[in-house]
Amino acid sequence: MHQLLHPLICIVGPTASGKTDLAQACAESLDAAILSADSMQVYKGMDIGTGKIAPEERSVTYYGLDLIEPGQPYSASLFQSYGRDLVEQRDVQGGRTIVCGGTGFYIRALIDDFVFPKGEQLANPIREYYTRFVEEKGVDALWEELNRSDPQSAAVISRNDTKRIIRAFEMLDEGVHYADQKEQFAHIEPYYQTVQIGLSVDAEVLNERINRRVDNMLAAGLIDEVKALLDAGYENAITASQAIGYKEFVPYLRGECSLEEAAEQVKLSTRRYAKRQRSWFRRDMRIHWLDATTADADVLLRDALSIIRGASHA
RNA sequence: GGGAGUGUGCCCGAGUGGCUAAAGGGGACGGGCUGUAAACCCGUUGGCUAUGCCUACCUAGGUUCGAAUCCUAGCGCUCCCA
Repeated sequence: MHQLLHPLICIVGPTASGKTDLAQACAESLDAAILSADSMQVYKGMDIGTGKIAPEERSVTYYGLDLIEPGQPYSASLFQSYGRDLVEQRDVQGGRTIVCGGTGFYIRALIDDFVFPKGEQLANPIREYYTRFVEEKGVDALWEELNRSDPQSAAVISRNDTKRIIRAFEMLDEGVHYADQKEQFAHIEPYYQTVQIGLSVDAEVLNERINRRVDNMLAAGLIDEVKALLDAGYENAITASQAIGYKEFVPYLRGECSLEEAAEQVKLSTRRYAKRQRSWFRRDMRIHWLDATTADADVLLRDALSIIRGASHA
């Protein structure tokens, strides 16, 4: 556990729950900076579709945005080291940081004692090899292969979970067994003292907000943004090409579906994403939930600040 | 007006006499997640007084030991000819 002057503030929740507004309001009151914890907002040129706050709307300093080009892969491990450096550096100078984002995995990697194995991460040849292996022989064969090399790990990974099976091979190459890791990390200690505030929104209302948000993105020129990314070779991007709000428009731009169909697909993906976020954050008992279904900004800010104050005195 | 086809669970769709509460897909809901995480994976999805019972494959009859599956009529939809 690393000691900080103040507990680290985190504002979490599903997309379209209003995290950004609340975080900025809190940051203003506390004279803090914001660290975005968002796996897609780290990419330059992916602004509208990721819901990145526009530069002219930023009233405090933001970190974690526009860190890299869309062609580069990114990961929880990279975010962890970036975020920890930032948080600790600011803390030493007496500055507070508010972590705000919807990528639960990144947040946990930052605030809890996640230990990632060392080793070459970018342009991993093992990953490429096994990705090709799956394309040629299928997941079943891949799992069988793992079952021969590392039966304990194969036993705890679903036979269809391509990504994790490949990860197990990578770890094996680094001398680590996926299964051992899994057991070892069953109980993880916090790395920082934190105050986590979660925004919850009634599902139906959230869906409406998501639909509106997607329509607004289109009106704001999302299609042009997607085109620009495609021109830059975005489709080959490992991480960025998975972004919701972008990948769904590729068929449209190829003339394979209508704009309406693509937009509908984005809304659907976003809805499901929000659900996964809900289920991720729900099980973290440290989170103080605020209902953002109807509450107005002032009320949310007041409640959030009182939670933060309470945690600081504890 | 004549002819052909079709009607299945929230939606699409398979099934053409018993092994069917009904394949598969989608959606919805729930769960998982330690280096791609906006990714990836798993589960549930008619009701109940629950090792059984009830209600179900457009509606009403009929054939049969037994029907989503066969027959008759009606209704809806689709296509073709007038």
